[in-house]
Amino acid sequence: MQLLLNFLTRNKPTFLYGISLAFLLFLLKWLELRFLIINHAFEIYIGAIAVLFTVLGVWLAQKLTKPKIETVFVEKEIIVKKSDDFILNEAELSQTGLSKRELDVLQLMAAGYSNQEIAERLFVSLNTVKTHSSNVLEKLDVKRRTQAVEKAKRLRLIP
Amino acid sequence: MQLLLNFLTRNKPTFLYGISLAFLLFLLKWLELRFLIINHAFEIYIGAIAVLFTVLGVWLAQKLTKPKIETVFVEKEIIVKKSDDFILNEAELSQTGLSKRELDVLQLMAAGYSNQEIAERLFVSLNTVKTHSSNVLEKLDVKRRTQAVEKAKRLRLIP
DNA sequence: TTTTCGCTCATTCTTTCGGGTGATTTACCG
DNA sequence: CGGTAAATCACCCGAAAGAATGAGCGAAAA
Repeated sequence: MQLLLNFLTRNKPTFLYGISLAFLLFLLKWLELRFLIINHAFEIYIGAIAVLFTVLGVWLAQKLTKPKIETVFVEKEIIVKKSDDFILNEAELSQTGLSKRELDVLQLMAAGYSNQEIAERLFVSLNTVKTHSSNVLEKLDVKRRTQAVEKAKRLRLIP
Repeated sequence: MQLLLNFLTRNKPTFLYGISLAFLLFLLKWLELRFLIINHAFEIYIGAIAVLFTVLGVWLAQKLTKPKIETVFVEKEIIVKKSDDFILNEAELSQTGLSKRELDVLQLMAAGYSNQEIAERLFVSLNTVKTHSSNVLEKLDVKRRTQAVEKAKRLRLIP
């Protein structure tokens, strides 16, 4: 700031001359414009009207038309951790057609019990358990009990 | 097009009469308008300009305004499978003393494969797989493969 | 009432599993 | 170099699993 002032005071005459010249040029241009306005008053008036109403039109459009809304749907992925609490998939269960007893056997199979142990826990004979387990394998469309357990867990039939 | 021409030629007199009438009415209206225009020529001109540029403004606004983009986030549940966030429990793994090959067999056991199928997948003999599986059962201290799978999953040795 | 379905049990037969034991090869470690 | 552990394969045997079939019983549905 101080530097600028110094600069101005040291070049005073030059600046005065420059400013005078600029003022004169501005005056000339203004006079010229006045002529233009006087000679073309009508056109300028019309132009002003045009501009004014164009602006009005734009304003009206903005005010009256419904805002253009473009809706963009973005899928937001919510990661849900597979919780430990088990909710039975009843849809899949009915899909398989497993009976209550067969589900019992399946659960014990998943717990790693042998057919004999399952029989003891369910108070039925070994043969009965074998029948049930065969039905389970067939209904789940698998060949081995390990596969049955794997599939049952995948289908949320058992925890 | 041909049809329209036929229609016109067949109803020629009616059309001529109609057109004449329309023309006369138009003429009358125009004369009336002329008076109006002569008396208020300037105002009408200005009005026309105003209307024209208002319309132009509206059109411009419609054309130039960017559509407002509304983003809607649709929440999508993703159930993360247990297997996805599986981290091998190295501590438990070394605890059991399972060898790499035994772990391979254990994984295929968990997938529900029979010893024979595992042998085919690992390009070894059935006897080898039986040896490995026996070792797995012993090292996991279980009696059946279903139990081995259950325990391995519990110890986070496999997904 | 007849039919259907789930549960029960049995028998027979085949396949798979699991335990036990032993042998060979390879690789690594002290 | 010898010791050790892993990996491979083999054979035997008993247990378990699974497939196929038949059948009795009771409750619920048609």
